Amino acid sequence: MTRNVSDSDSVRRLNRGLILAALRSGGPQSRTALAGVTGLSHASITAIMQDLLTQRVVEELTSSGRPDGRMRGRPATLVGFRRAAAYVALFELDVNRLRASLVDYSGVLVDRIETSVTPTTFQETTPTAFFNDHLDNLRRRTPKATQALRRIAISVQGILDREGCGVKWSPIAHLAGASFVTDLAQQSGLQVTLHKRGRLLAEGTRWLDPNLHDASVATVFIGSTVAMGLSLRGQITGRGEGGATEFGHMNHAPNGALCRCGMRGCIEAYAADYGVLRTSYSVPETTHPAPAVPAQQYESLVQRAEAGDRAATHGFNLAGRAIGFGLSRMLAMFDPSHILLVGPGARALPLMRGEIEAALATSLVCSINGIPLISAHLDEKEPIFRGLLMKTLSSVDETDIAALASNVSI
Amino acid sequence: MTRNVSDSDSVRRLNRGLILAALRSGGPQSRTALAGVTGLSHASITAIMQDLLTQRVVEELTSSGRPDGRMRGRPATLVGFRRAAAYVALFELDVNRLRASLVDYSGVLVDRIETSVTPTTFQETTPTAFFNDHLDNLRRRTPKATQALRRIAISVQGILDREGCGVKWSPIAHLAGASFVTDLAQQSGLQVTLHKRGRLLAEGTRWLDPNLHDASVATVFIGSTVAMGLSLRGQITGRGEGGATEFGHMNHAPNGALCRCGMRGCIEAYAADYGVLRTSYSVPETTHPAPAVPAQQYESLVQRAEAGDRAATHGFNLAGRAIGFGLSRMLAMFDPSHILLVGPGARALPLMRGEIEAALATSLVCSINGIPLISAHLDEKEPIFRGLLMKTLSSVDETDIAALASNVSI
DNA sequence: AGTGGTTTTTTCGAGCAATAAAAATAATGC
DNA sequence: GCATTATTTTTATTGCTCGAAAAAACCACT
Repeated sequence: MTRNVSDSDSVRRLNRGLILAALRSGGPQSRTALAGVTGLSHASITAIMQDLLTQRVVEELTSSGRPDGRMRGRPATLVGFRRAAAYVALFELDVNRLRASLVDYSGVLVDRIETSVTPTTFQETTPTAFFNDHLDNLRRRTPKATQALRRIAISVQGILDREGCGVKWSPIAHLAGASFVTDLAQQSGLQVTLHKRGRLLAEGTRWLDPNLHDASVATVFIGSTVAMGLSLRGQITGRGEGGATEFGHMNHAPNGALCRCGMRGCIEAYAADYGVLRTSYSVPETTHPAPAVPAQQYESLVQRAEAGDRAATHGFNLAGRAIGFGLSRMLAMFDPSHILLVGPGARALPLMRGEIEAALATSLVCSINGIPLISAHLDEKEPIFRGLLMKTLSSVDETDIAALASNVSI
Repeated sequence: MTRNVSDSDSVRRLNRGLILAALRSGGPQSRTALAGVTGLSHASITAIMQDLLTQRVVEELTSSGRPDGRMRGRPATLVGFRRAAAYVALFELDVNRLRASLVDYSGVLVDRIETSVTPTTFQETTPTAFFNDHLDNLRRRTPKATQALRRIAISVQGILDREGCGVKWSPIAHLAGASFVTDLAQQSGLQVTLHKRGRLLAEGTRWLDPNLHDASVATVFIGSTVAMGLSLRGQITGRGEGGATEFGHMNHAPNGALCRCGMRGCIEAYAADYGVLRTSYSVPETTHPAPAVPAQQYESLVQRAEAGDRAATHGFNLAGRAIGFGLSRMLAMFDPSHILLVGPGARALPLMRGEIEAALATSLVCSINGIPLISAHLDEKEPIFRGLLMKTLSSVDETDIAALASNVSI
């Protein structure tokens, strides 16, 4: 059990965290600016900053000229994260691709390696060995980072176990089963965190759009799968860390279309690319889903629907209906002010909006609160990476850096 | 904006809160016991307790004998809440009844008044005046409480507005519209809080069953309505305070049975008493719901189903199916370890369990995590009152008492 | 009644962090 | 050079928790 007691140590940790968070979201700033943002007194900022400087967590920037308009008074010295203070290794694992990134403490991308993943990848090697290999690659290519490497963070699709140590189910072949997080942590000697891709989307959009930073947003990914991340007033929910928000596999129609997960009637089975394709080509909905849909095929389907093609339109109508009823059911439990569609399927929002809003209109919550704002955001890669990055760096801030005792240096 | 800065003041507030919370859940205790539970040092307990004693928040109890087995050493002096330190007025408003209770700071019921509510009640008087009248009654009957009255807490059914200041929709006739919370707060000079009944059920069961105190539980009320409260690891969620978890009005079947709320296909329209009745008697599902179902009528329906009556069994099957799919959809977003059915309908759990579990079995989450424990708890009045009581007293602890400066007395 | 043992509670001094106010610093403008 | 302006640091004070030691309160036994 962790101590809940509040003492001078926890005070320092909290206030250090406040300063780090301000630097994280506001970039390099003067001490005065930090005092304003955090609410701490100038004296405290100075004291804490002195600690951070001697600990080589932050560094003073020689401000080139005076970017702000003011020309009088003592010029401010900006303070920002020292880039080499820490590094994190980020792995974005997808059905057919791995993107490994090395990022420094200030959030700058240092190195990136992309490799393809096949259905047999995890038959030939264990997830632990797979990640370890790529970690070694990153380390080899940037030796100076090895020392200060703090975290390995992995983004996957699927259902995580309750502790976030492994994957219970995933569309990535042969990934489920082993709780590779523990192994990887042991072998690398680093803290390893596992994240649901859908949740990271929510985290990422929160960081990419300042307006959404403290808003309540439901981010729905539509592509080869359907997933959702929720951020409520700036807090990402759905079981704290590691847990399930399986929006794509929420039941839409009992005994309905066959889903990739093996169940029937999931939202995904209607709204993911393979679902729309199946409906549009009048393939029976109990037919086993196509393993992968080429991007062009989906795109041409969208274009046909936009051109008025009946079959294609029908496919997107059913998809919109599934998304719409799913959202209406989600809204019975949550109450986000924005709904953001991302991923390839977001491109088809105009084709689905009618059915989505019709479905929402049948719900009590929407008839009272009104239909929430629904908008599309086409690029999904950036939010996932950004979400993984910011979540990981914030975790380093809070867990590793803010808790440093004042006599320790890194 | 509230200051997030941590200073010695906030330390004291937090630790006072820790002690108050320990007393709240553990009853009168010795200082040593409190040190163990809270993790604070004996010295701090003494210091804080001295403050609390001079502020007349707590008092030392003359321990009658030694209840614990130990017979050696200096006997412990128990410390407990001083009953007259504060009072709270609790109003449980139902479709046909108001229960007004006056409770002292130690949680003891001082006075209770029950009055009936009719569909015309809020045509004849405003909610503000209605509550004010009953508040005056309570005050008149216990004059000594007037001074120390701290809160008015109201439990209602329906959808609250985002700030928790009023009701946007309610099955209680003519209650919706005016944000009476603000008015009532102004006229009474007290802090007024409004709570969704379903959420209080979750809070109440949490306090009534120590095993559930820090567990993740979904509490489903089944009766004249269907509602749900969620507590995740001891935290009640669903939009912090005030917000919507309208489980009963989550859509079950598009364009389905007519619900009391005017929408079609809500879970409630199948699983609330009127829904089961309608199905069992083969009344068309678009028929307007009966305004109220007598308890005996529902009970006899249960008995007929238990005896094997086809029509009644069918009614409960459909109800179970609606509940089951609703839960399966909820589980796509949350992941509670227990599901607790309360209210009159919990009595019929054996009749519905088959359909509920069949519906859950079709969901991906359940096929991976297993079907959560579903159990019934028949009495629903006690959890609601207990939830309202504990939530309100805890709020007084945190907001009013823990924040008292050390030189202030009450 | 007196004494030793045991447990609970209080007292005391050290250490730490935050704040307000004053002082120091580093530029500009005339 | 000197006043002005804005930023940063220093100083004195306050309030908190904690560990250790002291005090208090009771029992048991002689």
